[in-house]
Amino acid sequence: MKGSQRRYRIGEFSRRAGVSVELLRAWESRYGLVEPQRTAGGFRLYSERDESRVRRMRALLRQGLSAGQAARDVLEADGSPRRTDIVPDGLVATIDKALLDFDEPGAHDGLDRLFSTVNVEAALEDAILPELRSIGERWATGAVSVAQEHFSSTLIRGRLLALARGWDRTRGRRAVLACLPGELHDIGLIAFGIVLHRQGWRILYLGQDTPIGTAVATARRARADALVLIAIEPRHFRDVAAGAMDLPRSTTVAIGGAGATASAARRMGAVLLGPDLSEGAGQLAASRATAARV
Amino acid sequence: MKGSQRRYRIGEFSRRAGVSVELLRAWESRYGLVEPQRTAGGFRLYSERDESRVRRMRALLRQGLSAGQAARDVLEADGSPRRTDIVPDGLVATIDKALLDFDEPGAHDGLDRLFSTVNVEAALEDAILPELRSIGERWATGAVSVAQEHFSSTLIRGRLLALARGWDRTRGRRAVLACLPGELHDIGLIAFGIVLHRQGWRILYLGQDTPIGTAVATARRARADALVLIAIEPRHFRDVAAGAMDLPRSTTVAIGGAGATASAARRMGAVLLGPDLSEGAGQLAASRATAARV
DNA sequence: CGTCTCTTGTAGAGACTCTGTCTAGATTCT
DNA sequence: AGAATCTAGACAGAGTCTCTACAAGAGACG
Repeated sequence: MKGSQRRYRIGEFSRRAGVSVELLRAWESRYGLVEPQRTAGGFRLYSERDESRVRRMRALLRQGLSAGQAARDVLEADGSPRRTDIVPDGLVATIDKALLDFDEPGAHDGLDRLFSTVNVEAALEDAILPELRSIGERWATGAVSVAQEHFSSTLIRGRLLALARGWDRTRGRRAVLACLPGELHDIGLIAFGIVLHRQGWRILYLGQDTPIGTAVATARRARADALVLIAIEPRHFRDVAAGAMDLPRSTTVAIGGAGATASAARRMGAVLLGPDLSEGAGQLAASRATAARV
Repeated sequence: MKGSQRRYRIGEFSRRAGVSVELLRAWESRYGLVEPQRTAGGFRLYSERDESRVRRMRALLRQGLSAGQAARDVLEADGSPRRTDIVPDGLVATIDKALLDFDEPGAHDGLDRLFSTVNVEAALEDAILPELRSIGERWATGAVSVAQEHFSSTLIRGRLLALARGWDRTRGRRAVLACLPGELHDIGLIAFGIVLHRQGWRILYLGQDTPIGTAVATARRARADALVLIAIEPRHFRDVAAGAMDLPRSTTVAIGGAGATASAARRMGAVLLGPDLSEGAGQLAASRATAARV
């Protein structure tokens, strides 16, 4: 590869690159434009790649781009995927405000920003679902009106369904998702479906208020590899007759939501899903290995 | 794959497009001509598509069109060319089959075809709503299972919500839409909102199961020009106290759905909407003139 | 023709964002 | 020891935001 990997400290590098020392540090801390190594004592050591980035940055600035945009372009061109799983500070608050203000364009802008900076899993788990949960809690205490809650749920449901589009295109194992009753869990279930799909599953989504019988029948008919049932009321699982889960061995049943308990899972021969989406998806994936051995 | 999406802030973009900063904002808020993304702080970021739209806008203005007309033309051209209002033969049947087969990709393909050949109003009125109505009827007779009905509703709701996106971007009068109870009417109401928006209204959508009180409060707070309420059970309108519609004169109330009756409308001082979407939108538009004269 | 309403480009106030620069006090390197 | 560098935070000016207002023109209508 490269022969002499000369490294410069910030002063010398600043002179070569034609950018002030302070600005180099600002570009690094604000945009992550450069990634200098450090000496044991913490001094920055810049490489040629850093120099190239700074050069391109300057060129873009000359073309009239803002610093933030220019940095983003440079990083993108470098193929360093700037998707993180860290939700930017304040973004959730911005979205929250827009939702409570019935500000549809604002909410969409916020969500656009979210999805363009953060990978889907993190956006769902660390921003959208917590936000919805928070709205739900404030609704319970009266701090948020029914109208605000409805507006928010509908808007977000729309976004998630858009994201979900194509989740049953052919590849991988198939999961049937159904939600016995409930409101928020409908959105949680869509989110789960999205994450599951991104791990290679095909999703057949039945949605809210699906009787368990028709869900089972659909799973059988679709020859699903998994059937995921969500409920907030334990009653829904408690009432399931022992023989009701009339499914082939190869179909894993998973239950989740506030109504799902360990004992219900045991009785139904089901996997009990935790609240975490990715983890739940992992549990499902693992379950086949287990089931096959049983 | 998209090439590097270069985004400019409003100043630089204004210089490039040859349109003043103020005018760019006015065209955006009045006609929705451009749809810039936003930075975390709220700054506009314009894309190449926006630039193309502004360029075409300017060309049309030079030809002597009014700004509103020019913007409409540009947006329409961007939507998709040469739409008819005749739904192709057999297309609804194709979609129906896909839905009942739980064939998500197939259904989406069918809907794509529908929306790319037929204008939105016709697609909704002559294909999607009749199809949903038909599914509902067959569900009542047992020919269609709950699962099939749920699957279909969710899929179509997702499509409509995607279509609805941005329907509250600033321009025109504002309508608050709420649906007292019911299932299919939720989708019908979204469809109505879409048609209304295409006639220049801004939509604030509250969705299913909204208590009438919170809907009224929201309309008041949003200073809505119209409040549209849908219910399938007459009871919901019958229970409305005479003084409950605590709204300014300038707000038109309209009621629709199977539960809306002429007598309820009279008592509530509301407009009674017919089942036809475009017609209903027309009724709302006309109502203001009437209300103003009273 | 006069009056009225709507359209449309422009302007300004007051608040906030972005970004290059600076400072203060501590630490590192040669 | 002394120059260079570190982090954290502050700062200022240009740019941008929203909201409201306004005036000239276009059209509608009696």
